[in-house]
Amino acid sequence: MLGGLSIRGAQEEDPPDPQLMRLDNMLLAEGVAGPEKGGGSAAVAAAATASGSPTDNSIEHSDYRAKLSQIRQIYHTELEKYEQACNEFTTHVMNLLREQSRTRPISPKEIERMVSIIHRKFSSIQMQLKQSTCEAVMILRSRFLDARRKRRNFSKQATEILNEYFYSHLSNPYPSEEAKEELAKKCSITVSQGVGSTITVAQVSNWFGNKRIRYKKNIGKFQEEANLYAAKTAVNAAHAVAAAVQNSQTNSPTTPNSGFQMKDEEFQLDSAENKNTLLTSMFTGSSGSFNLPNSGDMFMSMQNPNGDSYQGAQVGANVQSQVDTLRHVISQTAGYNDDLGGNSMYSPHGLDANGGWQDAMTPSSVISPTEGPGSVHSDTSN
DNA sequence: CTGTATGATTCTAT
DNA sequence: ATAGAATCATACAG
Repeated sequence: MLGGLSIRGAQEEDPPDPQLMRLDNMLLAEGVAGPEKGGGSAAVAAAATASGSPTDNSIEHSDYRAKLSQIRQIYHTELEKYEQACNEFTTHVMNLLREQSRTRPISPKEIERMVSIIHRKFSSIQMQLKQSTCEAVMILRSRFLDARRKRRNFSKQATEILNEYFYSHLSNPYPSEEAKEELAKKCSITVSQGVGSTITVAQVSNWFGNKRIRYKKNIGKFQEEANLYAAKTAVNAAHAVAAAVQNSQTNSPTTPNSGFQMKDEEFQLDSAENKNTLLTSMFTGSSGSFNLPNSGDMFMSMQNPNGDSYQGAQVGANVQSQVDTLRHVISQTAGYNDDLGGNSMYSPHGLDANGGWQDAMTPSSVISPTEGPGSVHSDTSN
């Protein structure tokens, strides 16, 4: 109050100063403040990791990066300048005081006070700098990255991975937190900047949320896709189960070896239409009248004749859906059972009439519209 | 430019 | 808190 020399006029922030802390934190988070290339560009590096496909979206990212580093450079330059100026000024004043000390006695206290005034002044300038830097970053961010709903499509590869998971877990398309992380990692859907992985998982969640609801809303629209990915999964499953099938082919009416001739490349699904139709026709058969000797065991253990109370059992659902798709492929490649109409195809698992997903699916998760839930079932036998 | 696809956000119900 | 539903805003194909 009596503080005399009015030099402080502008701000009175002697204490820690929360605002400054906030600015500092933000600048750090944005990679403006931190170490030059190490920590600061970690987020950027993560973003750049999305590389994968050449047609990626890194163009705008690099643009953003360029501007951000520009900001950073300016910020650092200015900061340094201020610091230097501060030091110079301080020494100047000190010299002056020292000179004066010849003529009048100057207490160390007074010196200290002087120095602290100077420092305060400069730090207020610094704060201004930080503030405007923050503003600049915010603007840049909102322009490039956030922009609220500045949407970027995921890479084809990423959607493929997500779809694969979705359709192979169609009976329970709710990936766990870990599964999401894994998927996120696999997809490299890192469009984030600041905090990295959280957003990525959130994106996976978004994707599944959207997918579930859109799938449910218009299943017909997704049939092709479902078939496609079912086939893919089947092929994968085939690799895994092939040995078992081979070993115990004694029971099987089909000859597995010839059945699995299809190669992975055949299912690259680059939106080739003829492939689509091919696959579609593959699935027009019913799913009855065959059994998978070995996998049948896994099956039985989790199959519940009542068709309900089969909650959770994620692993079970997973295996089952794989086996389901596998069976489709096998049955078709064997060339039987084509007496059905062309549009039954691979029908949705576990989706009841109301659209419930939870545990509404029947154990034999293939419900052909033309057949109804009840009619399949030689496959449970064994 | 128009229509559809799609990622993100917001609101609601549970 | 979480999923679903509605909605928004952009991407992209025609």
